[in-house]
Amino acid sequence: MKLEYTLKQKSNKNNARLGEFTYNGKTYETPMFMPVGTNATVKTLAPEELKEIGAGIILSNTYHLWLRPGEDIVKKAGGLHKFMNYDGPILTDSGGFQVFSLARPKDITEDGVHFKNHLNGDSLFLTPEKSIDIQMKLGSDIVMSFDECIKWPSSYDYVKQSVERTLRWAKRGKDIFTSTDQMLFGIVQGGEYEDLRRRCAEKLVEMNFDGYSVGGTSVGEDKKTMYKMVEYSTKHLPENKLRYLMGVGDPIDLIENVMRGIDLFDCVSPTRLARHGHAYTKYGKINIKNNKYKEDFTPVEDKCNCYACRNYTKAYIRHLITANETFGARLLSIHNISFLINLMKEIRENIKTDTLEEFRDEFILNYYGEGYEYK
RNA sequence: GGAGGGAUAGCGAAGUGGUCAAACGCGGCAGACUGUAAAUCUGUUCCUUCGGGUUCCAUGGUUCAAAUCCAUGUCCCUCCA
Repeated sequence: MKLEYTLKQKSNKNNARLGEFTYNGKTYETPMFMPVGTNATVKTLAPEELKEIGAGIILSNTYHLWLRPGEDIVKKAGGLHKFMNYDGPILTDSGGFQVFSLARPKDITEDGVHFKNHLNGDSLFLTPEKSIDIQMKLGSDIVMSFDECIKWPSSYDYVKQSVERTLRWAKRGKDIFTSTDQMLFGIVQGGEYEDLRRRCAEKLVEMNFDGYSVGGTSVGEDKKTMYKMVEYSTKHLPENKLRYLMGVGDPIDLIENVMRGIDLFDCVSPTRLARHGHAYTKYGKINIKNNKYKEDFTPVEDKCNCYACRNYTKAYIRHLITANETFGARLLSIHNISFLINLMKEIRENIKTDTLEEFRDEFILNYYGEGYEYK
């Protein structure tokens, strides 16, 4: 069933929006954080755990599932939901980010992108049509257009021609998208250039997608630049459709970009940081491997109600991470995803009372301390 | 009792006259990570007031120069009796 977004409330002070959609009989509220499960699994976590944490949409990746196990196998399994036993909504990325992380400039042609298979070195060719076809077979609920995620910084001339190609790719994908129970999102590119963001957004809106993403962020730019990219994009997007900021998950970025009109976020940070021994807390990110936690028999966060914090101490989790035990990564993944999901909940509550700016200032003070500057 | 082999930084282990404060691995300490080629990568790990100081089992010796060569001692391992 195709999910339908309803805008419920708008801030009078900024561009924050409260919305909801129903899926499988369950109503989900936005703004929302979506955990990333590239290979049809949110690394180390079972679907039941994601559910307990309160996860809604989760992400998976076209490129990775195309290579392994292959979209036809997922289709035979009954689709991605059944294959991975997740009955919540699933969004698939198109492989556009792999254009950024795997391809070199000369690999990108008008027709599509040449990749070296990162598993065995095979030459591969991914096109907009192929990406959409794979995603239709995977059966995700939100399908992303195949775009070129460019590096930052890039010259105006390069971004300009790249935006035009991304628009042509979006059109080609949309033309072959025949699914009636999936949504298809267009992706706004354009680097930090206001007119290119506008051009890209307006052209996509003309094509009438089911929702829109802001792409080309979180590729090494400073925060002020990222926020500008978002502002330049969202102001040209329709209010009655979802806006998704791709790859962004720094806690402060979630707050700032909700204020700029974003509804959906995804990021590998909570799970990757967890595997590397870091935990989000209200008072900043901590490295659980640090010697000072050796005999710290308190939870990662005192007031956190997640499974990890209810049952385990920093000293124990430190021991697990240090001993390279997977349970440690799992506990921190649970905590970190919980942290971001709870943060989104607080954000939603503060949109309701239109106190998001105060909430942000207090969050920054706690998380970064005094004198924080956006970098 | 006899014959060999060995002792190097927290651990393992290279090095066998100068380019050695000593490769490399582990362990330790710290850092990075933003649509996941990431349970990965980077830095650091004798002391220091950053000038330098003190090291390669111990002591003595050879040499301009010793972890490296010689002597003696201590401890460990293997084999023979």
